[in-house]
Amino acid sequence: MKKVVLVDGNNLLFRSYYATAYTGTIMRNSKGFPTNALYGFVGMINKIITEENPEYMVVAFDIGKNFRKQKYDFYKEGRNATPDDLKVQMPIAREILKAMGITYLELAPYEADDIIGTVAKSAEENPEFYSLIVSSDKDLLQLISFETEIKLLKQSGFIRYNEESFKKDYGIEPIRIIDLKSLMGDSSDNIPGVKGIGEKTALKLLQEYKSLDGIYENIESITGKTKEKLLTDKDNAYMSYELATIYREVPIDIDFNAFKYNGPNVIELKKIYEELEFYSMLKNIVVKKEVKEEMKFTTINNLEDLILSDKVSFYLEVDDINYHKGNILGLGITTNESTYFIPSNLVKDAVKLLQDKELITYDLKKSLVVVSSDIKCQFDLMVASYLVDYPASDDISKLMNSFNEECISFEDFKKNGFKDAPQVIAKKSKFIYDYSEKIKELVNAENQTEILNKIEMPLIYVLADMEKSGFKFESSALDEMREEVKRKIDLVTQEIHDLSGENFNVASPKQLGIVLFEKMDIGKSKKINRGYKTDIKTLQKYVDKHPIVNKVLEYRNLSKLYSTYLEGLQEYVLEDGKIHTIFNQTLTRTGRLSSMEPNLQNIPAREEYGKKVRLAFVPTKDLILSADYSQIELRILAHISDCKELIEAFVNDQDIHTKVAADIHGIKESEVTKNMRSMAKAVIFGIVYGISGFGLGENLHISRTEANKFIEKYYELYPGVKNYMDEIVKKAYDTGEVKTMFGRVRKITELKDTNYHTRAMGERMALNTPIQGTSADIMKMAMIEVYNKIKENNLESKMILQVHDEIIIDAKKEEVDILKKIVKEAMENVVKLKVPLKIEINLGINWYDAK
DNA sequence: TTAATCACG
DNA sequence: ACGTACGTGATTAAC
Repeated sequence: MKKVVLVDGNNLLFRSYYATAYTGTIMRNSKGFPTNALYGFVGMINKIITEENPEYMVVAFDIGKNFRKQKYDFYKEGRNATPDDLKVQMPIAREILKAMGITYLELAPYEADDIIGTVAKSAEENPEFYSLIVSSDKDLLQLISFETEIKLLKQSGFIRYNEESFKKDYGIEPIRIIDLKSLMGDSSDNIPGVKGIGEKTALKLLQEYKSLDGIYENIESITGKTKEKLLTDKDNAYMSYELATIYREVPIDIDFNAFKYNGPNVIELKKIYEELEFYSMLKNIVVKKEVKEEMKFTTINNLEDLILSDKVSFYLEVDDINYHKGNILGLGITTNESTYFIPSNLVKDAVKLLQDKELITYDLKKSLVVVSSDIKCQFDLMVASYLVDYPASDDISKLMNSFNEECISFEDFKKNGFKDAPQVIAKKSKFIYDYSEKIKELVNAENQTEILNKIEMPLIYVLADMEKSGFKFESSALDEMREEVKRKIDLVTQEIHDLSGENFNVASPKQLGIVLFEKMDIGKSKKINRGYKTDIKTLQKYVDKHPIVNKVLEYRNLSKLYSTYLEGLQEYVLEDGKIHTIFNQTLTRTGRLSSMEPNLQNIPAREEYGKKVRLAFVPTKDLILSADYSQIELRILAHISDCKELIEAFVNDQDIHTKVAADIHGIKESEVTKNMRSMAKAVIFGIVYGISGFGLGENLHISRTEANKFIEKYYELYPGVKNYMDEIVKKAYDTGEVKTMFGRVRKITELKDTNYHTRAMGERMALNTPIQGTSADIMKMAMIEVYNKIKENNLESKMILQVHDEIIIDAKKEEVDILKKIVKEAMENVVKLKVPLKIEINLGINWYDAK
């Protein structure tokens, strides 16, 4: 059967108009013509086309004085007249539809509802068609039948009702929506109904007596006030029945061939969009998608029916992006001949059958964590795509869409209650099978095969194991601190209110800006979008102007600590008393990992008080062992820039910051003051990031000329570094990309941008990525080595966390000695540079003490 | 949904 | 004349 999509055009226009008009300012083009309703209208039509891919489509409108109004003057009385700003947009909506190639229907004296009802009826009588109605108007629910579904638009999203799901939700037949309305009335249409009877009572009555007639036939068995009310308003009830009934015999030409949707006349549509100044729509004109055959797949209820080939793809779907707390939805398996869907109860056993096959998948780590089995998989499309700069999110649909393969986004999939899950999952599995060779070739062509096979693929197993292990979190260790911080926040808030004489929300940058820079006038701040800039750097300029500034800084500090860490982390502790983060292996543009839900890579470390949060991170075994690289990025800079002076300093194990400070000032290392050393440190870090005199000046609170002198001096002293910086930027301009020592690439399209600022950013990326990325590569290789050695030695200790240059191990005390050896050997010798790699190891009874 | 802020390396 | 250091994620307010 073919789908006809029937859209309530009036409903869409009114909805879009009022969705934005309430703010008081209506969106207009530069000529002052109102465009808000049209903007929403076009957005919704586009959405319908994208989501429903209709073969046939009709939009219905109201026009003229409708027949209900002609008969009953009070009908829809009290409604505000249609605003002029909306009225003038209505004819344009018709023009847009015409340009889009969508038929619209209107005929006085009928309403859009009646036209939709008539077309739907005609479709019901024609065995070739079925209808999908789109509206937010609940009246239309009465049209639901075996051949008519409705997509009921909600404030956000929609509910899709068919006969079955409607009955389940309402407990009555769809046609009884009319009876329902005749009882409860409708204030928006000014339909009276029976006074005093609302939705609850009406539904109860209808569930018992089926219909309005049924109710009045059995009126004697109804008791009390309800009976009275029903009797009093009987006439009103029947009149309401008449008004609520959609008229399905509108004398209008119905020719389904004419309703066929063939896509837009792009030229006409562009003209209209240009006139309206819908630039975002212009860029993205929705064209008709080819209707593809639904993919064929077999649902497996008995694993003996599963016939595998040598090469097999699989895809595991979980009902939550956070797979640590989600449930398995099912497994898709594709062989050289067919695609299968395995329901959730059979997934674990099905995976065992895959053991000796050549396996490919997307997001192997998820499968390893959820099925907790060691699946030996040869190719993960997710990490492979990441390496060649294709979408590699935790949602495979993004990659599929980039190849023009249709797939619902995970977000929408979840929102619609995982509708057609077997079909969707099968499709994902098929995609993996069909596209793996293509991506493999790309990986090869970009010379990423080695990174893939030596680093990213093995790392998946390491990360999966770390995530599964988790980090034990003793929330009670922070109870006291939590209370204390809460008290302090209340106190400091009060002080701020007292000092300013205003009761305002200190957490609101907007309100804070007004209080500080207008009412109290403590100084000047740069105006930004919503008010004044109130970040730390700005505020710190005024700490001496008024005591309130320090209080604000204290408030910020405490509330961050409280909400993100003291309170926030608790939510992530699972039943096993541990926090299981998710490492994102395919996100950063440099090759680093990231960590989320929660982010364990930004637990306070720099300030003593905040650092106490780490007291709650404890071992499950005996000790926390932390191993961190000492100045790995600077060592890498020394290596790749081949800077003699820096290399020598590292080879001799000198304190690099002190050395640079001494060199810059032309003094002995013993004469370097603390301040000189920290300035040198800032300069060195600045170099790694692609410094500017201004930036360094801001950072060090010195003038930009002074900062520039530092930088020049640095370049003079270490010409190798300067040389590297020039070379790498030039190379990046020539090739459009940069590489790490191990060949990981990053494309830098910013360098081709016409905007100076963007290009400058591209240059800094070009400088920094080889350094940060090489460090990430080294750490990943070291982790694989540590993991393997722990396994080889049958140790119980577990690697549980990585924080860019540091790894954390949940260690058994008997194993500490061998662990130290393993870790030092692996991390320091994973690669030979012109400078030694050096690590520091610390042990403690919690993360705080392991410093 | 986006912007501002601030936690980490 | 411009705008001003790389890479992340979570929370909150404001739109």
